[in-house]
This record gives sequence, C-alpha cells and structure tokens, in this order.
Amino acid sequence: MPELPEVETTCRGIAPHIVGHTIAAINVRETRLRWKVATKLLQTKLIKQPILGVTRRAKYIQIHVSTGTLVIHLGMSGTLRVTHPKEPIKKHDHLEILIGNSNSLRFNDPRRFGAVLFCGPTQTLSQLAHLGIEPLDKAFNGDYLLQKAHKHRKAVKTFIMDQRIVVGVGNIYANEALFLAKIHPQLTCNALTQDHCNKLVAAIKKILKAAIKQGGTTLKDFRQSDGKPGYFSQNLAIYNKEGLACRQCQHAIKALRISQRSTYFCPNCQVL
DNA sequence: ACTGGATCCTGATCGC
DNA sequence: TGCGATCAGGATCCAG
Repeated sequence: MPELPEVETTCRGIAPHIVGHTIAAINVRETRLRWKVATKLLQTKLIKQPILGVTRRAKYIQIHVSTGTLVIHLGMSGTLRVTHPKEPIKKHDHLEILIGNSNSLRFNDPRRFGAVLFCGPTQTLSQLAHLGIEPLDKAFNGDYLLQKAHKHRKAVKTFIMDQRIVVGVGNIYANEALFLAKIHPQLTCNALTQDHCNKLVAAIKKILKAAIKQGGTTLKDFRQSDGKPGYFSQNLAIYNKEGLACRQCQHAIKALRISQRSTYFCPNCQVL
C-alpha cells in the first residue's frame, strides 16, 4: 500500500482529524518493528503536546509537536487510520495514539517492516539524512537525472527506485513510469540519454500526480475499517499484467525480475 | 565505490 | 481440507 501517493493521501486524510488536538496517551503494543520502538521516549515527548501539523518527506509521515516530530514509515504493509477510541483494537495494531477525547490514531502493520521514530527539534534522523529529491519538486528534472545517471551502471529501474536519487518511486510506479516513457527497465543508466531522462522524469511526475488524485479511493474513509486493495489498480497499464495485451501495441506484456523485484514491460514499446 | 543478494516478517494464493 | 512453496507496494546490511 505505501507508495508515495498513498503516504501523501494518508497525511491529508489524518491531518484534519488530529491537527490542533492534544495527545492524551500513547499505547505501544508491539515494539518490534523495523527498529525497536522507543516507548518511553514517545510518551515523554508526545503526551500533552498539541499536534502542530502533518507533513510528508519521501515515504515518511511526520507528525509535528513543539518538542519534535513523530516519524512513521508504513513499510510494505502498514496503514495509519483514525478511529474512535472505543473501536476494538485489531490484530497488528502496534501503536495507538489517543488524541483529544474522541480520536484514536492507529498504526497497523502485519509484516512489521514499518517504523515509528522520534526526532528531536535539532536532530536529523539517519533514515532521512541521505534522501534524494522529491519527485514532484521542480528541481527533479531531466538534467538532474542525467547528471546522477552517468555515475551508475545499474538497471534504470533499480536506479529510479533508489531513494538517494529520487524518493517515493516504488516498484509499481517504477514499472508504470518506464512503460509510459517507453524505456526498457533493464537499460543501464549510463546509457540513458537526455531525451530518456526528460521523458522518464515527466512520466514519473505524471504517474504520481495521477495516483495522488486517485489516492482517495482506498483511503477515502480513514474512519472505516480498511479499504480493500487496488486503489490505483484500475489505472495500472503494466504492473502485474503479464501475458495481457499492451495498451499501445497489443503485444503480450512480459515479466522478469530485476534486483529481486517483479518487473513488467512491453517488449515492443520498451526496447533495449 | 557500486552492485546484487539476503534479510527482516506475516498473510494471501497457488499447486499438489 | 491441508500442506508447503512462493510471492508481496520497502529499505538496510553485507559480501564480492
């Protein structure tokens, strides 16, 4: 679930329910996430603090208070939802934050690849220290990508998923963007031309913007039990479409693995 | 210095 | 129906 558009949608979804309200309690039910949750620190720093705002950096959700920032990463399977405190706790609800007296913010993550961190006001978390540029930033352009690309010789798909280069592009959108830009996922990045980079940047921006617009579909009601999968799946052109006809040319879509990740491409539209 | 592979973990799905 | 194998939207760590 957690691609950049969904993280963005999560931020927008929870913010109206929690910003301006005060944190009353923190319940940590499982500390064994990506990194061990610092329960005491969270309680000390967050309880009685009014929430000042919610922002996103890469795929990290940042909940700001005067003493610092609560930083949450959804990993592969995490969700954040706002419910009424009386709603029963679900399996894998690892963190509960009681906000005001009628809201409960809950972090659920079956696979526990997610993270819950705290960042002091003058601190920079190591996890966020070396993040690359935001894909929707103006500074993310063809020139930038080309300049980074010629230093590497890995597959372009792996390259655009490297968050030190550009953040927020996960496996699905990497597949989709490369299809849209008509670039073969196995093309090595030192073979990328200016034209490739221009098209790829445009494709990444286009796909992410479209997905953010659609992002509400699964997460439209954060108060309900979780929406079913497939928020953007109706619009996917290539991901998980092995054997189906390419939208552009009707050739059969092929699958392969690049760096252990499922990769889909049209052998006619995306040539090496 | 870069790159690919293994790894953390649970749950869904598929083939036998 | 049950069982094992495989795979999943992420990111880090380690060996070569």
